[in-house]
Amino acid sequence: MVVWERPEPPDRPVPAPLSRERIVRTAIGLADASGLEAVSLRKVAAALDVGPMRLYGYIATKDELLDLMVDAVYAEIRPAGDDWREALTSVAELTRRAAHRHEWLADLIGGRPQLGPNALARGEAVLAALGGVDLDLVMPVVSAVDAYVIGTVRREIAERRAERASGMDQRQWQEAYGPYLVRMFETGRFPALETVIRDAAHLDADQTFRTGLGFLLDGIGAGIRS
Amino acid sequence: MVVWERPEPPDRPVPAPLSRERIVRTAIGLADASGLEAVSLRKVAAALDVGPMRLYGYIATKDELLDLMVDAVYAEIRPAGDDWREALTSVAELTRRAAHRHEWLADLIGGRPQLGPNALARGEAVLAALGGVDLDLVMPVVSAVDAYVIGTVRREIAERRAERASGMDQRQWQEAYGPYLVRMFETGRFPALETVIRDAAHLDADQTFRTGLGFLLDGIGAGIRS
DNA sequence: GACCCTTCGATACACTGTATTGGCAAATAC
DNA sequence: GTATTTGCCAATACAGTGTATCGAAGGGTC
Repeated sequence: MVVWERPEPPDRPVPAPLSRERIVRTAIGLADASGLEAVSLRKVAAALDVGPMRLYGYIATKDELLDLMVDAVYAEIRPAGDDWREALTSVAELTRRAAHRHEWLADLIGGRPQLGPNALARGEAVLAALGGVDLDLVMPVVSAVDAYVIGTVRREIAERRAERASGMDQRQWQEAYGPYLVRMFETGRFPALETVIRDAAHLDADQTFRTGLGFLLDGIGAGIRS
Repeated sequence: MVVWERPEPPDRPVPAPLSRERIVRTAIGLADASGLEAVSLRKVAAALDVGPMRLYGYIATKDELLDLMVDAVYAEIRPAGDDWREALTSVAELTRRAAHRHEWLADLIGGRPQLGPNALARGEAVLAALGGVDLDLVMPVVSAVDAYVIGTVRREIAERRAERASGMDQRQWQEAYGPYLVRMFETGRFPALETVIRDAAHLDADQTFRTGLGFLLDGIGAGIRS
């Protein structure tokens, strides 16, 4: 039987009123504050003032806890919109925003099939808005948007972390990795890269995300209309 | 100084002729055979018949080893093609195929900025083929394709693992997760999902990937022509 | 031949996820 | 009302992790 439908144990009288929800919430709290590596069963248990083994009454494995955390974030995503384009834009933007609120999501998203109730609800909301689309194209379309969002989010968070790790702001980052790249460019092996980095306009993360999403949705629009 | 440009220590006379390349190769061997969790510094060192601490002469941190592993895989990706569409299709397909050869790549890809020489060379090859495209659009275009590939690869591998974990083939998987989904559908909360799962054509992974990539490239084509 | 400096390998530390076990408290049986 | 069983909790234990530290040994230079 799967986590999602395995019932929680009945409420025990006193010692520490625990619940899957409380466990997941504190785990998310730790992860939000200090990243995924701050989420160990021991630390979660300590934050709940409870022995580590206690958690195994609610969870069979740490991976299940991570699954529950991801599904809890999916609960925050309620896509809206009437036509297919609005709905897909909405899931994409909301999912990305959720990942910005919970950076650790970038480490987990796409890493396991998401079949929790909130993930299913998110999918249901999207599919419901795609009623007018050819049934056989619905899955590829949604999968493509999901894949794009997963990939974008991971890259964005990875870059954000790299910047943060090497000082503070973007200037600091350029000071840390810039010299390395400069030396690489000086080898002359990457002329096209060099030109783009030096001469092209640099869109910020939001603009890049929307541009790429626009490409994808335009292509989808052309594909489902035929 | 970054891994990529920090020189390897000079060859020591005898004890065990080690090199970053040998370390990375055996690490990749372990990961290919038994997944990323089989790559611990102790196990890599043992496979090289060497003490664990020995590796720290070539690597400052385990993350650096993982970076090197990813960059080694990027070396296998040499995109080809004359026009932008061929080149982008080529990177996408080759990257995906590389991830299928090295499933552990799905755990790492997009998780850190890829600035290793082989990753740069891959980027260079793509950008070189996009010479005809508006310079300010090149980065968003390449980023979008990369993001799509990263997301797809992660989802594919995640699904493949879930199937493998619960028995063997796809029928087995449906036996494991199917009943759970059936019970979820019986709640009546996911009618649209149910319809799609039951009635829509199910493309295989290759077809889904190509369909989505086609959408994206079509959209890009429309975007860069204007 | 003596010194130093590098580098190697062993040991050590703090930490992880989880299996096992023993005890306690509540629920049941008589 | 007592005896017994059951089920849960917490502590201990184990095998493993990444990496800091440190003593010893070896090669290169004077």
